[in-house]
Amino acid sequence: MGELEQAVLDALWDADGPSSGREVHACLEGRDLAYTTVMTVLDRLVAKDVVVRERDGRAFRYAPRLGRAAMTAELMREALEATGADRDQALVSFVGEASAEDLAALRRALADLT
Amino acid sequence: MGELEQAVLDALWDADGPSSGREVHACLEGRDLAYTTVMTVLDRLVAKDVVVRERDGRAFRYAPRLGRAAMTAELMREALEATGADRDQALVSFVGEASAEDLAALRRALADLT
DNA sequence: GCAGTACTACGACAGATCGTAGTAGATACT
DNA sequence: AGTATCTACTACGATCTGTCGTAGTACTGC
Repeated sequence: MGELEQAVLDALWDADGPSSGREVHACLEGRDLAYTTVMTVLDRLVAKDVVVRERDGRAFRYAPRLGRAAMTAELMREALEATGADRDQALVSFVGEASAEDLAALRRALADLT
Repeated sequence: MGELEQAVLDALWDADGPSSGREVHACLEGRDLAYTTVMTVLDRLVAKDVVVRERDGRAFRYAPRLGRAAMTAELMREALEATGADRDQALVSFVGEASAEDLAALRRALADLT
């Protein structure tokens, strides 16, 4: 993920509900980008299946395929598979280096599983 | 990580102890690469601090900075931070989608923590 | 000491991805 | 009809990656 792509994703996450390109562009005021730049980035995110779009009249509305948390979890799972490491060992290493807060969160999450 | 970079890393992981460029090159027989190609990739991995090298006479020996499991765990932590998601939620989502095996491994890992 | 053999250092080039944007064509508002 | 809006397509420079060649430097065997 590039810098801008991340910023666009953030804009989509921060909005409630799917956004038009125009809206995303407005969200990125500070960067002073051309509207078409934002559109290009949105297109690329759609091509990467990170963002989905739906027709709305003649235009499209864009939304992230997953929420922030779900996407993060997906990236973590991808990382878990990427190196071909033994999953058990990798998870041991993961919890071994995790902060106390993360460990607590992990324990809570495991406990809350139905 | 590119494809070749990953392959070189694998070769380093599969070797026991630091390898010379020549050795890595030999490990990648099947790909039929020039020796200098392997060297370039090793250099780039060193530049990215994924691989470390130590002098051995006039040459260098290369080794991954981290083991497979540790590197996987590091990638997972990076993913956990990348999207700026709420860590708790991200971890909930992670365990929520994890396989039964991964959950068991996670529980064991947590239980084994001193 | 010279020829050949490693190794490293540096440069190069093509293909992919990303940041950035312009233009063209369709559509809708006025 | 004219203007704004939106999509689609193209483009260009920067960076990363795959791929190597060359030059220089040092060791090995005669």
